[in-house]
Amino acid sequence: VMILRSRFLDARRKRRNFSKQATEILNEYFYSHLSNPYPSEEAKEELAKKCSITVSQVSNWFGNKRIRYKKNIGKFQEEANLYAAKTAVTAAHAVAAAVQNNQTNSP
Amino acid sequence: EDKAPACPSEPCSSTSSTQTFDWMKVKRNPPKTAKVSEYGLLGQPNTIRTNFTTKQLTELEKEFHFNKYLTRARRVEIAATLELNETQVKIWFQNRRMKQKKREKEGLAPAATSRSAK
DNA sequence: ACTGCCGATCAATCATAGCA
DNA sequence: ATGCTATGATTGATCGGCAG
Repeated sequence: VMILRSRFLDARRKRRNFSKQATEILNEYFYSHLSNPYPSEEAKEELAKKCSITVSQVSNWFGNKRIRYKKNIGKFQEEANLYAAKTAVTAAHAVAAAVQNNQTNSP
Repeated sequence: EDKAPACPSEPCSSTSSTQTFDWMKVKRNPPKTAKVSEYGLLGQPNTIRTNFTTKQLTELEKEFHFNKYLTRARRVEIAATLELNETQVKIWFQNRRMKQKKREKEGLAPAATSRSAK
């Protein structure tokens, strides 16, 4: 098709992967909030700062992550366990006053 | 095509959670947009994301620069001209406004740490 | 009761990055 | 180079909430 719309509408789509560290931070948050991976605007700003990316990029990252995660949970099993274990050690006093659920049962 | 949720109830491995939370089950209703199917029934051709043509986008963009908000009359007019639903035109403007807001928010503050200029 | 807008999100897709 | 997967961004459309 003549979808040449690129060249000037997607010209800025010249993306660059985020740094390994940024991805690390984002994944840590994602998996430590797997029950509700929807960071608030404030949380996004904080993450954006830590990752040196924009808030929109943080939003994009979570949007993509959530969709792709639920699309194929199995594919992220490893990663999930990896970060789950990682945050488990760091989760000594990271008591947030929002989400605090653990084992929920399924029907 | 994924099927069979198969709740991970296997007593093997899996040292931690990895459960199925509500957000993972969220499913959006398929788009009901479109011109009410050209096949009358079966509603098959509708469940797809409409792809706006360059012409339609150009016109919408032009109109947007003229008015960020549409009046009912204008909307009807544009929808007819571009062969789109009034809803599609309405939604396009809504998304366009959000896009604009987002763009000016970002293209006007990346100099947080004040350093260097682009 | 009904309609439009906002803000957030979804879901599909685009185009490139990255690795074998 | 070739091919495929991973990933960031874009966008038409949905969801819930609010206002008129």
